[in-house]
Amino acid sequence: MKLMVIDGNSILNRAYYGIRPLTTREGFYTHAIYGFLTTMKRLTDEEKPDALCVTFDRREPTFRHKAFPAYKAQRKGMPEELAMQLPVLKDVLDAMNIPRYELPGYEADDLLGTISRKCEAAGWDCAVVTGDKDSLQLVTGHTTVKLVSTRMGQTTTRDMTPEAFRAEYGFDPVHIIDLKALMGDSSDNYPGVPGVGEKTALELVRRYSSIDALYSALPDVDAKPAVLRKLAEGEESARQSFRLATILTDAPLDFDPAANLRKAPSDALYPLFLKLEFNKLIEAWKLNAPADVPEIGSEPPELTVAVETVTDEARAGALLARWREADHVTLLALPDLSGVIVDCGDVSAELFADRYAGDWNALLRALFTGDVRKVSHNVKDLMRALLENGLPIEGFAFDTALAAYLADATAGSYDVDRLFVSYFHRELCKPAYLEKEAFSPLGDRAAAETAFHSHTAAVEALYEALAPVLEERSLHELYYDVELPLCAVLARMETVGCLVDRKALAEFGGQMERRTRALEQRIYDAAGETFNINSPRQLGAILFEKLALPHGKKTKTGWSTNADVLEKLRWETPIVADVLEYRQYAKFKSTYCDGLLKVIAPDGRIHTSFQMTVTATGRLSSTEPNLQNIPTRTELGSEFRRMFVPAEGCVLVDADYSQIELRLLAHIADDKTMQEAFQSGEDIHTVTASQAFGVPAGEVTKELRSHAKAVNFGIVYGISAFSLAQDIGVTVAEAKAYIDSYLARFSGVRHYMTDVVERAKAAGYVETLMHRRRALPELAASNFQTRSFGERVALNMPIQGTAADIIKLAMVRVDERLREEGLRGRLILQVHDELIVECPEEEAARTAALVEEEMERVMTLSVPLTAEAHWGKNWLEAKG
DNA sequence: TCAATCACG
DNA sequence: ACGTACGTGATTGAT
Repeated sequence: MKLMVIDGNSILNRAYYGIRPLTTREGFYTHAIYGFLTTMKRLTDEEKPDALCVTFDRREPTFRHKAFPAYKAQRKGMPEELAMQLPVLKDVLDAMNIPRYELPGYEADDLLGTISRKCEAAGWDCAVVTGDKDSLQLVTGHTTVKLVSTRMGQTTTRDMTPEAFRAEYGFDPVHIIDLKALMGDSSDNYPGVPGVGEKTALELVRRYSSIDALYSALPDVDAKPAVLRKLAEGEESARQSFRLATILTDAPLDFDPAANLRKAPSDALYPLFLKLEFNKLIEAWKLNAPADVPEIGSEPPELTVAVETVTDEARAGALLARWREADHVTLLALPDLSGVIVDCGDVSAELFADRYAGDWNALLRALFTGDVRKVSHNVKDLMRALLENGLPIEGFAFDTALAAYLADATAGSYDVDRLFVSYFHRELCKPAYLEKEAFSPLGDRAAAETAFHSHTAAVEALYEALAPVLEERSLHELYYDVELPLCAVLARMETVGCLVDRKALAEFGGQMERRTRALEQRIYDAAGETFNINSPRQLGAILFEKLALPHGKKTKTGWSTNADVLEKLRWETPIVADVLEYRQYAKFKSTYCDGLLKVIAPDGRIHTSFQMTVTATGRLSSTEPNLQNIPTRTELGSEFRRMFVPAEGCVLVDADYSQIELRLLAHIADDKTMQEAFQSGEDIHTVTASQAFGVPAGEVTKELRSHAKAVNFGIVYGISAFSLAQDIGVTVAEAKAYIDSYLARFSGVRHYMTDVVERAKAAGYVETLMHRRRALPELAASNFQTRSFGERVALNMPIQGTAADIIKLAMVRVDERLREEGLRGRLILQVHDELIVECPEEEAARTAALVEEEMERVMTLSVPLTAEAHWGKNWLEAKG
């Protein structure tokens, strides 16, 4: 009979660090458990033991800690993402009916030792599974150690029998204790003999077998004098390390190998695996759902439908008639619009431009008008492609990517195949139809078409699963009145683009180039050598080592050289100011001059992409290029805004919300004092300064106002006295006094800060006024830092997120009204609290009034929601 | 691919 | 006592 015993902590650890992190849709980490289970499965299949059990460490100090104060086996430092998986693994093992053993005061090792000896005493063979080489001392004729190691994602196991051990080490397994006593433990649990490493220790144990024999022979041991000296000095340490490395084989554990005979898993396993989204394992292990357990999520979709290739206008016309009658069709298109799949009922129609005998453009025009209601995925991108081809963008009824984003804004990716796995626990093929060569003669067209069809079917399944979620979570309005209509608005904005003054941009680039060159030379002279100024590492070496300037905070790789640090050193030596200036010019040149020139389209305009499913709060983001971070805070930087210009005969209208986040704080926290401050119409930071610091409004100094402003911002981000002090350059005590008196005066805010966190902890999420939600698993973390982060997010997200809701709705309304009223102005940019419209000069005043009005009208709050518009012949001028 | 830096709200 | 503000994207250097 054979028993396999697994070192639970060791194998879980290896899985955690050896496998790419993976979470469930709710953000729960599962990869360590997954890796543990696959390793266990592989080994039991190989070894076919009659009995199976798992051992775990306990958190309590062990007898080693008590007997040897120097012993420091690391129980701490387990990352939260790993720690959270440990109790769940235990649940899984319980559900699998696999016994597990843990004993206060003993390490898993000692249980392995005890269990293996009890097996031998009962006449059983034992296989010990661990990644820890200390356990090799347990190897005997009846006990094998299966040593697991993970390299680059590949888990390998070596069976260590007495023979295998001797072949590798050149001595008997039990003397691994002597080896460890000399060389110490790799993770530094005990020291061994200081100065003696693996090579020397191996050689000594091969010759003397044990440290007893070694030390009795000591004066005459044949080794270098230095080694002899270290051995003599380190004897005490070696003897203590020996005791620490010795695994107990007689821990007080009640253990009978026969009680661990393998059993079938219980009914609890299936639902547990579903929750962990271990669908592959459910299939691979052929688990059946117990009768009384409902499936989680919706039914997986039927992916096999009748496929029809549409090649002529007569058939297309007939299908179009049918599609117009249907509740909706499900549609995916190739990015270049050369192919479309339209699913409706049990017919999946594929239409490819190269196989269609009729007028392809006319077909697309008919398909993308409003009388065919379409469910699709990434609607905004499809709309942009349609607009670029002069086609209509009507009748889009649902976007599964957008719905999945509202369901979970922190999922990270909303690809059809990823969503499919999340929602249905089944693998879907990769989107081969999106690969470059897929439909060229070089590509595998059949594979691409298969994928194209199954992804379209998957979108229909996702639609059916997601539409009810939007209802359940009261996201209906946000989805159908804001996000979905916004697709068309953004597609138009991207298509229109922004005109830039290419000449001015290139000219400015040349200027930046010359300035960096000049500074470069001065920096090299001051440093006494040339080096790469753009490398923080090399720069740090020059500043903090060669020039021995006082260093501030550290980064993972060395001393920080960021602007905060350099600013403090500015007056120490001229090189620092030069570096700061160099950095500014280099940034302007690379990111803005070169970066923007590179993406000017043939029409002379820049067409950014707005991302609708990226941020955790509901904001948009802008890529390729990012037009939401064009410089403005310095005078030189704001020159870039001068280069964003309207077309001939047009102006740019720029409208921004005034203090939208602070107003939302006043509203959401229902803070009467702050609401009054806004109603007074006075400068908010001055009023807050006067209120919070008890100074008459007329006596608020510039400095006091700016400190109040910093506190206002800080509150919205979930402030700490330390960071506020850092930010405004006062002591932590002063910063604390600021915050205290602020919160004493604004008691609604103080109440909100505790209340929102409390509610978030109970609910597991926070939400905006329009019910946009962000899950907050961080709030349940045992790690202080993680939890504190969750608390700050709980404060901030409802505010930042509601501001996002508001401006998105404003964009939909502005776009709608401009078109309704026959104005020629078009939205071209959004920068979180700011909208930019390009319009004919003669319509400027009307357009500005319209934009202001729609922005303000979006929502009625307990404070005025105000927006202010200006216009001019470039972006800088239009900011007013 | 990650880390550091810096541009924005 | 812990570490020290929310949300983004692009560029560069180093591995």
